[in-house]
Amino acid sequence: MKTSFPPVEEQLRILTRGVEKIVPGDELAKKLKHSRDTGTPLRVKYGIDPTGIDVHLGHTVPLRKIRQFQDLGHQAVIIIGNYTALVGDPSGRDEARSKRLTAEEVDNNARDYLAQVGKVIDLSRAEVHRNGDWFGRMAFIDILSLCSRVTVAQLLTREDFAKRYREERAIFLHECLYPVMQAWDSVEIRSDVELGGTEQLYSFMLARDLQAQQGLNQQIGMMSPILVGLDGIRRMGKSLGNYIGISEPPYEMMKKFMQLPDGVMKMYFELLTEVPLEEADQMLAGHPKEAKVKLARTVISQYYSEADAEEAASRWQREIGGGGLPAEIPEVGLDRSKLQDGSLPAFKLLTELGLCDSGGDARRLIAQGGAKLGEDRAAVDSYDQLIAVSDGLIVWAGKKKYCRVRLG
RNA sequence: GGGGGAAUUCCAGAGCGGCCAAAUGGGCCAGACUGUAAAUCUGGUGGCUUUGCCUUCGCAGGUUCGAAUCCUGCUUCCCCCA
Repeated sequence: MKTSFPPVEEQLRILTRGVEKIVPGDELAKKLKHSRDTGTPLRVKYGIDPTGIDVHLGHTVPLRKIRQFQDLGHQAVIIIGNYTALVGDPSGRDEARSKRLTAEEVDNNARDYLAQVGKVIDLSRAEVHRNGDWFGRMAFIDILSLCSRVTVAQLLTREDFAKRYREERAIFLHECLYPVMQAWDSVEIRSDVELGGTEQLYSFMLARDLQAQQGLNQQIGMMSPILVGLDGIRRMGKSLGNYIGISEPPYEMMKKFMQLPDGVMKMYFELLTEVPLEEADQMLAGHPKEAKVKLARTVISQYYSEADAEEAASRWQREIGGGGLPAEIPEVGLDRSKLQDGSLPAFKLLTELGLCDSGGDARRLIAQGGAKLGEDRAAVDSYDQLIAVSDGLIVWAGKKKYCRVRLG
């Protein structure tokens, strides 16, 4: 039974949004046309290494693209890189990965990953492969023959390796295998299109070479721009701590979204939402804060309900935008025996409650006017000011750290 | 196997005998301001019973009135040659 696809023009319009580069540039249209003419879905590959457990918005950029392919009737093929994960992707790295995961960790991570990935793509309509299925069966001679197709000079055309080489930094042999393995995945699953970030260019091209050598159709590469993280500069990444995870609660996502520098909103709209770009431009020309709230709500409602997103937004406006009391104030127990005549010097109170790391830390905070008490946030004047501690007293250490005292 | 270089406070990276709790940048924290916890500006960023004291500069010893700085050994890492 043949599948019917939307017109090529329409598919192109949807698929090229937020794509930085397609190589070779003209082949996507050809492939789409051929697929439509013959009623054959394109095999769209996306590989992910199960090295961590938090899928964040940066990962969703290509994942969303896959979903678009799926919705147009094409075949998603997900590669769980349980073997490539044992190497670690050297792409864009200045250093080799320090730790290598054990096989068991990789396995657990893979399960976790799929659960999260399923929030973006439709797993019931996707093929899922683990590249250990074929790499695990390879004999050493197969590996040698695979390696004999790639030269060191080719490897050094990669900017990340070249840079490390120039700077006399370590490049480990097994890292060199990474792009080769990734390319071989494409041969195994006979991919028509591979998705990834721009740093994947080398591997995508290598896959074309290997596919050609095997007498297969060559894949094209569609590269998404790298989504910048919350700092607005570096790529979103777990190790950089500048990410928004798709499993985070709505309010946590909201808080992080609102910390985004204004300048990156356009990119977020383009890569993470379906909002028409003209509409996004209009919003960005208006009030930046409103645009940011809209952006946050749009993305959050992809993972939660509209109502959840709205609630997160209004809670943010109330507690942070408006300076109201937080909805949840953590309670911290304090033993009455620590008090003297029901009081405690301010710096002592802050450290006892765990709001400050040390006495010096508390002194600094107080000197800078960050320590406040009660619902009306009365400032503490000096570090040794005696505070009459009552049960239920709210203590503030800056805007973000606070707690309610529970005398015990 | 041989040779060379490096290890500093959260990170990067100065310092090379006293003026070093240690420059500078990043991060982080606080304050001001604001459209938000954006941007910008200012201050802070080892501990303490805080105008002083104590513990820090890979580890262990040593030289010196005095060491992050000099010497010895050890550990780890990197590079080069073969």
